[in-house]
Amino acid sequence: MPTKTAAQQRAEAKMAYNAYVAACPSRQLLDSISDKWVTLVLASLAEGPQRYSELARRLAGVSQKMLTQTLRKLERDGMLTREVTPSVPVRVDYELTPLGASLHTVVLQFKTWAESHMDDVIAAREAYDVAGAVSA
Amino acid sequence: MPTKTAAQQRAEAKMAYNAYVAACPSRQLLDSISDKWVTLVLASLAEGPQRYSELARRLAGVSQKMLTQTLRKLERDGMLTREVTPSVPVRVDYELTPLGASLHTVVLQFKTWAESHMDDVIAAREAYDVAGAVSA
DNA sequence: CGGGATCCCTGCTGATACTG
DNA sequence: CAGTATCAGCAGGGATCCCG
Repeated sequence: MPTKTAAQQRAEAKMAYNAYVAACPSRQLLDSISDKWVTLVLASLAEGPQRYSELARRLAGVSQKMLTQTLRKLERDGMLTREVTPSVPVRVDYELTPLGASLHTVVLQFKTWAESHMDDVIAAREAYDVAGAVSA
Repeated sequence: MPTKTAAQQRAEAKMAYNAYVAACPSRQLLDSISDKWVTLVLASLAEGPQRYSELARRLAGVSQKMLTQTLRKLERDGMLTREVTPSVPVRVDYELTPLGASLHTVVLQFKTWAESHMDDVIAAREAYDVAGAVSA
């Protein structure tokens, strides 16, 4: 069945490439960061340790599922610590680790770049959209 | 129907928050960057102008749909220029703009951080997983 | 109060086929 | 060669319920 050779080769190349990409540290980091809530949790916790419910309030709009998921992920990655106080109403405090704080620094750099260049991007978008509207 | 008030309030809060988040420049940038292929296209084009087919080859594993989509998005954001040469076999060249190059710089910083801290992250993950396995 | 488990649905992604 | 349009599959994300 030589007809499938091309497709198979493509599939192999793709898998190899995906493996390569998946192994890339920056890719992994990027995948982490790109999670919608990661940066927000980071930003919130950068201001000091916080309880679960406080995070939930500050990040209004996040479902508790996503919040928990995000927190667990960050905990697993060593970005924050989770401390449970088994009082009658359970109390859980989250705090950034040095690693997490470090990551937050990088995110902040990102933010800085965004704030100083976003005008250009927006301008470019408008120009692009206008040009498209003309030809349409 | 006062029974829905709570849900509605949640919905409103969520929408307001989403709007707030969507308006944040760093959020927008992050959304752009987090696109799987954006950084790769950036990295590839950082080495010089390239044709569509060349990009497709270098970024093996990307579907032409995603590639085109990514390119158009970046073009719209003023990150790269698209030059069409209407020869018999059509030829299209892509080139990074200064803005795109600038963005690539930031991504590179990101990469640097990732490479120097990913060990810690991986170590943290393993420690976390082991601890979890013990209690399971 | 914190969070695990489940269901459901949207939308992103990829494969295929067609145009200029 | 470059790109668009359509279709189908799947995972991410949200809402809800329930447990400690």
